[in-house]
Amino acid sequence: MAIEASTKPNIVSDFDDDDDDGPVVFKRSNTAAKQNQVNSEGKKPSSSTANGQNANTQKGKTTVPFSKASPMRSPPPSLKASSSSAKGSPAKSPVLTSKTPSPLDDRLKQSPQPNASSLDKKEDGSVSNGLENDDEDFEDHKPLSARLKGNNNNANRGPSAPKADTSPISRINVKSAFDDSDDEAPLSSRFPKSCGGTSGGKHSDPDEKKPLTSKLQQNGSTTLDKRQKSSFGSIKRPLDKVSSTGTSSAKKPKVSNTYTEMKVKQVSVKAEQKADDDDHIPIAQRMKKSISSDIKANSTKITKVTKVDSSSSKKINKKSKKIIKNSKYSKSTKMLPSSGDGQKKWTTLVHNGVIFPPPYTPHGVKMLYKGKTVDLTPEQEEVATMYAVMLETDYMQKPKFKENFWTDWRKLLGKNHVIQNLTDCDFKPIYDWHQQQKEIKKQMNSEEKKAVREEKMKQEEKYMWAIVDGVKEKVGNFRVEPPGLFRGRGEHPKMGKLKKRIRPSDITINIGEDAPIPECPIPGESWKEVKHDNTVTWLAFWNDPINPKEFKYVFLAASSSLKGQSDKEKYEKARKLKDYIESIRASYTKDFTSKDVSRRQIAVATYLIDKLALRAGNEKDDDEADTVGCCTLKVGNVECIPPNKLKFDFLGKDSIQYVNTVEVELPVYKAIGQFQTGKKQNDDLFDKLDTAKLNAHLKELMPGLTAKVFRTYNASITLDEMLSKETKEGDVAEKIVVYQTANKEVAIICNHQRSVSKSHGAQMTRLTEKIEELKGVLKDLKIDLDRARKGKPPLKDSDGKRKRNLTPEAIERKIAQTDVKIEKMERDMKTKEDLKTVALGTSKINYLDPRITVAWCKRHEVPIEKIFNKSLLAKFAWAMDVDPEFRF
DNA sequence: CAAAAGACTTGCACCGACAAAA
DNA sequence: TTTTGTCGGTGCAAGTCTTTTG
Repeated sequence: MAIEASTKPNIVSDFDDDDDDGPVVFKRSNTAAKQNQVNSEGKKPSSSTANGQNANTQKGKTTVPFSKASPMRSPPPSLKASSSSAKGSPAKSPVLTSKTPSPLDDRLKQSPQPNASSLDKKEDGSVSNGLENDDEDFEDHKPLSARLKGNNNNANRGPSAPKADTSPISRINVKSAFDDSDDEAPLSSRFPKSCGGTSGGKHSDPDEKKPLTSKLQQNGSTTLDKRQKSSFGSIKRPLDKVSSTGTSSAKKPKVSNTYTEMKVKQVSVKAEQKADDDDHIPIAQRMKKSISSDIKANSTKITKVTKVDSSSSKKINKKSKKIIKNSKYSKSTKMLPSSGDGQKKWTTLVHNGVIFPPPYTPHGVKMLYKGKTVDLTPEQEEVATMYAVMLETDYMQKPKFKENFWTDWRKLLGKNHVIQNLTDCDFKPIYDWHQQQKEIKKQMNSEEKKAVREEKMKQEEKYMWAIVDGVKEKVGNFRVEPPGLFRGRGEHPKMGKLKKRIRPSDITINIGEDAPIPECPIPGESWKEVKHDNTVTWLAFWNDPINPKEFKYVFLAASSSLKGQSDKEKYEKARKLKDYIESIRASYTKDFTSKDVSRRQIAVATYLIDKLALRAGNEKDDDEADTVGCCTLKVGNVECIPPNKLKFDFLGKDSIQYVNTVEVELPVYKAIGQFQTGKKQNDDLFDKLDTAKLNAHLKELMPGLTAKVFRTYNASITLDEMLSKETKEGDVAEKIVVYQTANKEVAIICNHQRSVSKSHGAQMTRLTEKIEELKGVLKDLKIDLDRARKGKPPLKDSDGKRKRNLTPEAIERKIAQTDVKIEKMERDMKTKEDLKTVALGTSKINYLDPRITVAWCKRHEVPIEKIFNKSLLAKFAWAMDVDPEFRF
């Protein structure tokens, strides 16, 4: 098949890019994009997918522009796909009108009882959602949202009303949602349609698709170590794809098919330098070289890459190419492992350790105590500065913060220090000094800033990459956390405590047995320990200074193959739940009335997790903020509102408030009442339950099932269903609005919130003023229209000048334009208000199966770049070649 | 079996770069 | 040009869940 076609050139280039060393990030994309375009034009589809690229590519340093709208690299079949897609989304039903057709309906039918969910907002803006749903009992397959929809009372309607209680939550109304959407239109974008569409591949064979390219890219990055003997499959991302539409299986069993291997030349990575070297040029060069040769070889495109994997040889063989078409190769280790093999996560691992923050440089600015300057040692000054810098934050309003800070700082001052209490301290001089420093930094011109950035880059470069099984991968957090004052969220008992500086002797390194041990960056010191554990993915860890029983790990970046794989497995597990959900729901429904209290609690808890997307709720220690999840709900967190509504109000993860009033099935309502009787407000609602028991039970229902899978499942199925139902013919901007609306729905279900920006109020005020102004204009125009019709001249404008005489028709046109403008502004305002407390990003990053998005983009010719930014494209590289017909 | 360890995912805030508006 | 607003990236806290330990 043509598929393979990746042209070599591309490949090469890609590599080069990579070589650039990391920095250039998106070049690839560019290239990729180009390729795509090209393809679309007629060339072969190579899918240069993001896949490969990402992993390595990223880097970015410079910003390379990256492709603009490159269409997705759609798989060959694209054309069809697209067309098909059209059909794919069968329902084109008009969105607005129909209320959400499906879900509700279905449910309705199914279940008799409606629920309503309503959200409430809080006045302060905090959201709460009360959703009222009408849901029916179960709609098994239906996404929560769907169920929820039921009633929406709240429609979000009031556009302008700022506070309308409409709150975000209104998810339910479809209509309303749409309305919003309209507003949103922002994305105007145009894009190349060409691309999007995908090409024409015809068949949909999944396999065929473009895999090759992707692979290639990935490979590109790789470098091999010479020493390694193991085979290097350099392939980057394993994406194994699933065969066509995802059969889910992919995950574990992996088989790797062919690997594409690039040839990588191997660089030898030598010890210290290695990484650097490689990065720099080597790889690229190598790659190129090899590649070039290859290229020559085949004039045609090559699809496959080859690599050498030499096993032991370090040399390069050039290539053995394999064809890959579909294959996805997996990396050897990764794929397989998961499923069964032991738990091996990697075979070879090379990296340079971590980078430490610079030592403290005393500034010498004196703080005041009882009005007089005080001399502090550098150590004392360092901590005082940490506090001074936070003078304008909300932490200063928290007594606990001050108390904890004082306790720790006093230890440094000593009992007999002049400073005897915090109240008489004045940190203002240090605060001012700090503000000044910030200002100076801000004033630097771009040249200087660039120089600073480059200098930093240069120092950090070697730490940014790791070579995992011969593939160069980005490291996530290679910077050791600097000392500071602990900023716990909510009412954390430890806020304000000094988080001490981490030293090499606190750090344990995990690295391949054959890899050189990273040199300790601080002279005279050494690592706490060096391990070679290939059953874990961390590169290093240290104990959290605030809570010594906990660890801080250094992992690979999200764009890495290792992370991509587990991400994919996560979604496959959630998809599997689809096959079980019906019976699980039937099962817990039956247990609502079980005689066994424990069983009843499990049933109700599972119901809440499924229906409301609550988190499991592990037990917490006393030295943590007091937040809860499903299993740890307190009696006082749930209020029974006759006849069958429950009002939830509690602080969840990150002390984010969850407020929601929801209608539930009568047995659930009664069961909750029973669980509450005879208990105090602060007692556990589910006294016979904890997450271990709950998850153990869930595992009996479906292998590997845990509470969090429900969140992933409900989020993804909601997106999938909303997209397929609501997407209609139209331009890209409209489709994007549909996507955002669905995304928003999911965010609301998951209670993903964000704080209202400080300027929100001012922004709304400004918009209101503008609208008022336009309305004034409108009024004048209407008067002028009247006058014009009577042959009188228009009124003078505000400056007293005479306006031009216009024909009534011209004035009518102006009026119409102004009306449109006002409507748009009002819609924009409403959208802004609606979204002011809703965070869309979290669900996009963690809960929505990217294959849903990618497939939808392919079907509807929406450039994936319109939905996923650069980092998401990199993170979801494994999902890029999904079949356009993929459904969650 | 429960508690402690350990490993990994999820989530919000902040910050700087850049774009759009004034 | 200056100010304002958005967005991507980073930082690191806070969850979930598994495995080990006693």
